[in-house]
Amino acid sequence: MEKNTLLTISERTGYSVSTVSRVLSGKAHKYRISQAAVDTITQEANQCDYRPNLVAQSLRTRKSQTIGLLVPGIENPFFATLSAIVIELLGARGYHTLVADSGESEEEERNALNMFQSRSVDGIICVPVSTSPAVHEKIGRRIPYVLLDRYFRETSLSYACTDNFAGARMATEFLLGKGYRNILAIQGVPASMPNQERVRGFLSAVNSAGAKGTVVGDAFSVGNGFREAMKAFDQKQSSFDAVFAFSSTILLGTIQALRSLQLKPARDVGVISFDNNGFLDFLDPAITRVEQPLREAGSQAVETLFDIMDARRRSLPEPAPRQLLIQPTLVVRDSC
Amino acid sequence: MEKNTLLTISERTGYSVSTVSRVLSGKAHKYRISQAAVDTITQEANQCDYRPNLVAQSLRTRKSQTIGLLVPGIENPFFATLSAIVIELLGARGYHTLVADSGESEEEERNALNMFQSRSVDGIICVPVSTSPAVHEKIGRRIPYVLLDRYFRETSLSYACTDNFAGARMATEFLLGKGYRNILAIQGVPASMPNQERVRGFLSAVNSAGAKGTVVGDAFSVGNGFREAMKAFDQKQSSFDAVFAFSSTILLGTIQALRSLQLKPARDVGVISFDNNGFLDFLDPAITRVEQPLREAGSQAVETLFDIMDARRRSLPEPAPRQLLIQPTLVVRDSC
DNA sequence: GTAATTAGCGCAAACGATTGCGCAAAACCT
DNA sequence: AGGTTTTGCGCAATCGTTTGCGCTAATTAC
Repeated sequence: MEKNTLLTISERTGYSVSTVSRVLSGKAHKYRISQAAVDTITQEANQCDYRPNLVAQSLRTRKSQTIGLLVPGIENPFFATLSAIVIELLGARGYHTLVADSGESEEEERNALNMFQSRSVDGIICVPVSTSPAVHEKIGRRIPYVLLDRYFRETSLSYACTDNFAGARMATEFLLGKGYRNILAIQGVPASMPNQERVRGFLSAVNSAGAKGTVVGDAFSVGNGFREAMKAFDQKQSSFDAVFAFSSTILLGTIQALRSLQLKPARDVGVISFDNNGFLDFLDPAITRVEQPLREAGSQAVETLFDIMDARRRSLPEPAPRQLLIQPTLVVRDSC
Repeated sequence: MEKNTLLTISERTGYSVSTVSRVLSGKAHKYRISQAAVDTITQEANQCDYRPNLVAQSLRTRKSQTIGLLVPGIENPFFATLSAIVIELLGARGYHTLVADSGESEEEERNALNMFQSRSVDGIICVPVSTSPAVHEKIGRRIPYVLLDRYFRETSLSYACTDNFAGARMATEFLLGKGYRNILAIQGVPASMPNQERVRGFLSAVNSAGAKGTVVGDAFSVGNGFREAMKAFDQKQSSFDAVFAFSSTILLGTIQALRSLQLKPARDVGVISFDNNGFLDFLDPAITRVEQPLREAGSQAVETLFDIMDARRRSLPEPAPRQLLIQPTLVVRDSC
């Protein structure tokens, strides 16, 4: 009743702790334990409802059946969704997820990563905030490590990210094809790789078409979208004929602003957005957008991570880093 | 370089392991360690970049700075959001979150709870799926435990949940006040307490008004909303004049169905929904809804949990269970 | 009848940190 | 100079598991 450890079971059955351990961790055959012993021990074990202390187990084996997931802001619906996907996929593989939030801060990021190490997580999936891969690569040498959503141009780490350059380019070209010539892009966190890529893609398309493109904003938030859209359209002489929102949160803010200015997407200004969110189809007009295959990215990240873990477990040579740029798709609706 | 443990630091500084431990865990003063020792040790510690092994620490202290969060389906945006909120709030208090998903299965729920115990989490926040509080109360005696979103009628556990009865009643009364007389309610998971309460609230309002109310459906999903709405409205002779969607996922399905049937909310059929989701304001027409104060619930749950943890830590008498039914608010828009 | 296997299991050392208890040396008092 | 207190620190047990190694007894081989 009181306590259930290998020790107590060992005392109650008369077998040694090691034998009990081997039986209860399914290594009975490997160590040639007699059937009698196996029976007595398993019986006692589930009679007293024994459950191994996973902490002790982790201490000893340096494994924890846990993956650390680090995101830069779980309150953001995008990362909330991404996290949910990863948690679900890891769960399906029998792993638990320890979630940490760096809040876009490099220091918090370091802390969280240290914490992961100290807890001996078996692997890490990280949406990095730092601009240099150094910290990540260092840890990646000790712990299987995969980047998700954001990556580094030069790195030996594996990653699974959307091809944001292609996505932004595609969206912009679509706008241009529709005849828009002066496009406002409202961006998110400027330092983040996906954002930079989107800017690159946007400008590349605009420039090679000889059109005009402007980039403003600084956060993946509704507020940022609202403010920037207000600033841009609050004047009669606004010359922008289209807006490219770099995330669905930004889009929402933008729409809010347009509404309060009595402007309507498509009719008065072309609108296109990044990010997938089922709701976009239910807006009026439904929003044309570049959808990121989030689930695909998550699933690739998880798979890659397990491949690395697997290779290390059997001390095979590390597989070559798998660096995936996943192609987003243009979903054409009625907003431009 | 190689290893950093109390032992290695102790060897390198010449002090004993216990002294090193006390210094590095900030108990230097309590144990009257000399300034000299403190200096030497701290210096060595951050020179070699020492980080305590949290697993060993947990094993010894039976604490882990971790809270277990158990939800019945993280892929559901509602729980994804709720989880994100909880993770964020716990993070703000310096705690980490271990997330598990019961997938609406009682067995998975038990497994996860066992796992939490074996990992010695410091507390548990749980959206229960079982219909009896027994399992939860049992664990609650050993580990600080708070229910979130779903609760049990008779229980000694604390909880923070939306007052779903009041919410549903309020929504229904609003519909009735608008003149709707034959209302279809599309429900979620029938066994779950919030759902049952919503059904109760719905029927109570309908009955006391002498109107007609029908409850269909069985999941908090888009698909369920779509199917049930199709079934109900796909026939010319449908007599329902309004729909009450029990969640925003259900709502989306419903809208999809209505659209494909060329029906428009407000004009052809009254529509009202449960759940808060900023997007609902951007639909056309904007959806009237009962908003649950999710953040409030999460924050109350976390606060209650920490109060319990605190009381136990200093072995005070357990605070009386704090059982909160948080009032939702009606947000009136244009869909009915 | 002796030697070589093999089956079955236990000893004890990890893993890294925490902490109650107690011992010496230094400091103070008379 | 002898006794008491305080200061500063170390010993060793403990948390619960895992695992390399080796011991004993039974079996088989020759």
